[in-house]
Amino acid sequence: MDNSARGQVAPLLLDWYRKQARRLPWRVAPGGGTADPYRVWLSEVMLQQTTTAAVAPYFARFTARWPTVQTLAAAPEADVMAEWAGLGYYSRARNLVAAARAVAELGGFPDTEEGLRALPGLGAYTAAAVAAIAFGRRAVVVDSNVERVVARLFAIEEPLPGARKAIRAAADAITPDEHAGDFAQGLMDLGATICTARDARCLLCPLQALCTGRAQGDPVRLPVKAAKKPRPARRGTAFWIERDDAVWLVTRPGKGMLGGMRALPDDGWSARGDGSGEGPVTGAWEPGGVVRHGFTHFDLELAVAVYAGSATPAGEGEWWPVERIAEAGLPTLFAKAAALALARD
DNA sequence: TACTCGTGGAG
DNA sequence: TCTCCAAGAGT
Repeated sequence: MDNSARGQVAPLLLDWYRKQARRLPWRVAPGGGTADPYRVWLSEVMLQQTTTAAVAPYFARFTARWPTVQTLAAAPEADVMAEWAGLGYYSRARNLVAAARAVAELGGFPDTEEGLRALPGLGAYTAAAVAAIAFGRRAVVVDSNVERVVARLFAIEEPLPGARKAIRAAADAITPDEHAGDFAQGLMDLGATICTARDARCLLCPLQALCTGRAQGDPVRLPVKAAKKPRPARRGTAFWIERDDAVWLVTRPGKGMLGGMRALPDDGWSARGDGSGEGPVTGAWEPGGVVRHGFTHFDLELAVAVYAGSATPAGEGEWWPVERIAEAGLPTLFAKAAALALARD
């Protein structure tokens, strides 16, 4: 693509975005000025590797409960972790609290990409996105949508992740000085609705005349990706210990799998993966069923063992009323295990 | 660079 | 049923 063609990308995309922008709860209308940095930041963190459909109800609950960054900064971390339960990638929730407290201490959000990048949980993408969308800064915003659209637009043949440098340079070359926020959101909307991973609806694309990938005939093959490794299988056991209509729950260590989340005690499957560890009490156990759960890099088969004895569990934990188990903020894996244990009668 | 870190929906 | 993958970050 020559320089003249590069200059045509932003006007065409911005025009398309003004007409076709998705209506999303965290978004102001195109050209409607800059959005509330708190809502932009919160939504961007929630959207990391997460679909808009999954984020929407969480965004609604978070903004209703904590309408400003100051109120979020004042919240107990455990409350935020529990509210995040089910959304995944739980380090985001802990970083969210840390960033909110840093922002409250600063007296407001940094308004530059560099300042934002220094906050916990804001990487290259999120810092650029918030700078552009909330503060109107020119920033090169590259997420997986932009990677795909740019790789096709420029017909970048190098496979990911090696192609990231070239993709970023290409994205920089088409990013306008003004309206960088709308431009970024337009590119992401294009990737989410027209130029998708499995399809390229070129006849609906505002950039069709400029697209080298389309001119070559098979844009969907781009970007080229490295082959993935197979996911290994792990086995483990979770323990359901019930007494007087309450169940014994633990809080997992801050780092690692499901870090900082309330959970059923288990045999250490996340660390060892062989399910050979022991529970917090010895005695009689009854089988309570099996939960199958797929994580990003392994599949887990989690047996649920139901305690039939009356000994008191060892170690840290709390008795949680069974009828309020939904409020415990269990991550999905353990919510499944709890449902299985409760359904055994 | 390569690996860890969730979940649910689409095809 | 199974694979891919969705507004990535941290180490």
